[in-house]
Amino acid sequence: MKPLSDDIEAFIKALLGEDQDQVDVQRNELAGYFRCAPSQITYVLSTRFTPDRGYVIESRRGGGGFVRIVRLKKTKADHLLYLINQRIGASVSAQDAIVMIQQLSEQGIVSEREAALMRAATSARAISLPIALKDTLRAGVLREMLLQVALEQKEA
Amino acid sequence: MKPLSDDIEAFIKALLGEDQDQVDVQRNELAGYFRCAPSQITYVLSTRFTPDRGYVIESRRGGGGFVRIVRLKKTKADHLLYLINQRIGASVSAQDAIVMIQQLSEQGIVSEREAALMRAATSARAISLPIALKDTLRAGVLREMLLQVALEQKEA
DNA sequence: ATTTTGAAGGTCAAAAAAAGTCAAAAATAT
DNA sequence: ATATTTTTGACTTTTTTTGACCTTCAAAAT
Repeated sequence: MKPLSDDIEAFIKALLGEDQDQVDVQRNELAGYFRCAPSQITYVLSTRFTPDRGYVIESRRGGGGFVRIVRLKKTKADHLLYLINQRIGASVSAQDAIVMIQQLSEQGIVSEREAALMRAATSARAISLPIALKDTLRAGVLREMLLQVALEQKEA
Repeated sequence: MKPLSDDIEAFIKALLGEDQDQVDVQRNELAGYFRCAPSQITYVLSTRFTPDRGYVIESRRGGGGFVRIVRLKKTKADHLLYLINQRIGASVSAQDAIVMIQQLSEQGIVSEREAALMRAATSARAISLPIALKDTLRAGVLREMLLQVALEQKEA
């Protein structure tokens, strides 16, 4: 028998449909519908709606909370997705970061101001840690920023 | 469903509008309008209209009492310097960062895209470290980004 | 002038409403 | 058999909502 996760995945993809590239759901509600543990929803989201499959998740807890699934427009974000999924690994040197950011700026994917912000955030001064950890941290910071830029490539 | 607090926040911001920097409301009246406990109003005021977000609250009890919401007018340069020199210390929590960035965006010091980038760079996901170090790292990253913004502010 | 009183707003902690984490158990696949 | 994937559940964290009780003020009553 097909696993539940596949059904849940299909359901969410149906919600997104053709025209919409963003949908909000309530974790508990969805879990209720599928008669499964709420954490099952989390599982599906974290295995099937990952950046390397072209999705990003946002969420909010508490009253009125939600989980938002955003599908990235792949055509626009190709280079970004390459950087996010391939080029950035567990560690990125300051030099590499500068090169990547420069490319994004040249390609008009980010403005010069945004590029400057990204350089600042990934600079050696921003990240004051032993060198071993520095490059690891930079990878995380850069990746999240790129994901954010990719997120904005959804409409238009 | 969106939480009531968001509606109440929006309502008060609409009351303030563009031209007005100050508005008086009656707590009980507002609570009546939104059919909620009066302390809910207090909750919204104390979480959304804080000095950090650029507001100050005054109030008076007793007959004819009121709550006055005042939006502060600070120059952009002042605000940046305050954040860099006063507000950011050795350590900044994720929530504090979000509030500061939101404030920068509302004051038009950074664009919404830039704000999103800054949120990404300072998010918990970007910085994967033991909590103790996390807040320290975030302070560094945020400070460098603000310095960058300040730099551009001066040039313009 | 003093005391009452009712009409405000304030405080604080508990309850409720979400979502997240993590590891163990169960089911599948190799 | 072993490894991987799925499923579950107990526990945590965050955010909102409510209610019971407290304080303050101004006006009316003494």
